[in-house]
Amino acid sequence: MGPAQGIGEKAQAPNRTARRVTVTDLARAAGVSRSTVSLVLRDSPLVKRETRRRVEEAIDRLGYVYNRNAANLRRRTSDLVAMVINDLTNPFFAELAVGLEEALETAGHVSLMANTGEDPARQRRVMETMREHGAAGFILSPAMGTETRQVSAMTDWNVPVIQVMRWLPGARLGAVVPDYALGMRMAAEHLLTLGHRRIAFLGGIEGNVVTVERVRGYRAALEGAGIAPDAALIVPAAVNPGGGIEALRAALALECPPTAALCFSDVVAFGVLDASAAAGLTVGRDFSVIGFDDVAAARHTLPPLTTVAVYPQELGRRAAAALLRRIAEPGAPPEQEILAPSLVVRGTCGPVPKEIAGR
Amino acid sequence: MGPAQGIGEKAQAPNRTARRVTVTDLARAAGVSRSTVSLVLRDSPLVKRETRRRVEEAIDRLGYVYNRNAANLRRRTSDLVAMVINDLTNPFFAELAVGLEEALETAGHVSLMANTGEDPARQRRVMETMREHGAAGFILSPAMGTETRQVSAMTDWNVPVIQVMRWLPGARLGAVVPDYALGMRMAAEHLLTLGHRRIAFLGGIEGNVVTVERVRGYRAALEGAGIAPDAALIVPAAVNPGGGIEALRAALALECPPTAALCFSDVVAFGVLDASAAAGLTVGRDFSVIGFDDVAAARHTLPPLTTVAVYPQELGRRAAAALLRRIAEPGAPPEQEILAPSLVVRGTCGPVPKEIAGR
DNA sequence: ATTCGCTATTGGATCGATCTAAAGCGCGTT
DNA sequence: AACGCGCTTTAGATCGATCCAATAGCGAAT
Repeated sequence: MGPAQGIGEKAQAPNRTARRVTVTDLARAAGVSRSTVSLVLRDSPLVKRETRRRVEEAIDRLGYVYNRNAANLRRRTSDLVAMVINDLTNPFFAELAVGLEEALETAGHVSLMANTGEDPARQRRVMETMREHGAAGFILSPAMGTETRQVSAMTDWNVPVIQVMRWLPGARLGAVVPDYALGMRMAAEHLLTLGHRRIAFLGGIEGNVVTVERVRGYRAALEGAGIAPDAALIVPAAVNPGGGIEALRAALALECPPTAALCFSDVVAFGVLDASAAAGLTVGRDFSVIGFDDVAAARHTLPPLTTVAVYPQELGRRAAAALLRRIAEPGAPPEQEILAPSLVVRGTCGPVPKEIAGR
Repeated sequence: MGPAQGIGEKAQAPNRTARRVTVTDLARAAGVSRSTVSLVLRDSPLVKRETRRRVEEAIDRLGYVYNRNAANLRRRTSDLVAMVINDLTNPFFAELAVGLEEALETAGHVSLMANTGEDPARQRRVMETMREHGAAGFILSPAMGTETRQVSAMTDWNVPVIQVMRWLPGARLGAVVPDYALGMRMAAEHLLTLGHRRIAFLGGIEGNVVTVERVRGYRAALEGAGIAPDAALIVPAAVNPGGGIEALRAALALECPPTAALCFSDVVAFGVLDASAAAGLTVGRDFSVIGFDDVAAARHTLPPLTTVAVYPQELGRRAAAALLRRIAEPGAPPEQEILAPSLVVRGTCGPVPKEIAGR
């Protein structure tokens, strides 16, 4: 929050040679005052039909371009909304961004969008810049490793903030997030119904809030079925197909291997599917797999992946709506919106193989 | 280009109760003039050490936030750059966007980003809005169906524009694009070297510039090897796994089916891989497949997908650099930068199966 | 004592829009 | 003739910064 040094000379375009057309030019051309032109621009019912026509004619003739910066400065408003996303190369977050941007654009806002690449320092930097641009609100999917303190400080910014997809426990800010625990519990219960008793949890970063939540749902389901948790069945791994491959290998190497796997996410599941095939297991018959996220590619694996859908685009739309409400009513207390996911049953789960069922 | 009606009332935040801290407040608090404060903000060497210290102290104490809008208005510059992308849900373009945003952010610019979802009307709307925001430059990956006229008109906007990934033939604007024809030719030549003679081209939308280019490269390779083109082997289809599945089915149903397939893109190839397996073909032995794009998932198919890498992030960085050059030197003529792709050989290609080779 | 040159600072105009309060105008009333 | 009342229009101040030309301060040179 220190002085932002050297601000002015960071980036700039040289001034154009052709002078801009302004309201003053329009006023002269149409033979009215600047005020009247301004009223026409804002579609005020005060102006007479004939006057409006003259001004509009001048707008066309001179090729006028409205200057939102100047208007926003005077009105002390902003139609900019800041979107700060942790990782746009992840299709899941890309979908989220698309849902957000679409909803905001429809509402007449313009998105200042930044990808932080999971770097808290960069996140801080871009948020500072966006603040200096006078963003009317922030949508934040925090980078891993973001300190709660940093985000909590935003309450002093006097600008609404909505966390989305991820959230920092402790930050008293709005949030729109999926119920990860519930989703994982639903998935686990599906496997339990099919008779599975040894269910692995593969992938995810230890200690990360989202991982903790998902594991919590997994544990809750097992406990509900009266099954003692086995720590060896929880195998953290990188959130990508490679992580899935590793994690499955580790799980299959156990003395008493699992008959099914809940994966931290679909991309982990993709690796698990490949590794299962490589281990000679036919998924859906010899081994059951469930993903999480329901990314587009989940529909096209072989067999199609059973997974938990959290609808990132919808989440984006909801988050945008929540932000717009907060912008319209700044006094309102921050709301937390927790969306229930749903289980999408496709082809990667089956009953426990007979030859194992006895054990 | 007509009058933008009702501009002013589209989106707005209500004015805050707490008054903003301005340079005037800082000046009063530090006992100097507004001009001096402004010099400090811009890190001018003109101010005395002690004076700067006093001003910086005031900045901290009052919690001042620089107002870039006001500064940009006065300086007639802008640190905003407009990014208009056709489809961010496509990981390929998401990577592009990430490369772009990263390079622009590093250069001190802020990205106004919009996803058009391949809708030319929406594209037009957001570009108009971004223009009104005074974007210093545009990066455009045009939506399918964009009329050349619309983009050509941007030359009158007096703002640099760089097309990226896709381009409109005829628009005299800068462009940074991969050499699609070359990439596809390289892929085809790889198959030819392996002995393939009946090579299919699967997926892509007929008439689309990018498809036309890729097919051109495919044709060139065949001609170079003295093989007569067979129109039946070119099977257009939707650019997604489903399209790949359909296209492969159609190709295999021919009286003289292909022994290898060049796919319009990796996502098409994913469908082709699944459909091959479903048809009882072992990819890499019975049938060869090459993708295009080298998305992250290509590394993790089974077997890993041989494909043509075009490095979208790198393309984004190049496009950003090109735009920055044009912003710095507005008089310069538009440049076209065409990047050579490279073939990434993995495991989906093999020699022609012996039992077929004779035919 | 005056001039010069250099560093450091400043008042006032300015960017392009909007807001506010005050008017013109036409017309019917009193 | 003066007044009131809608309907339109407007002059001038304002948003928060920067630019420009002017100037103050001060030691060195003439």
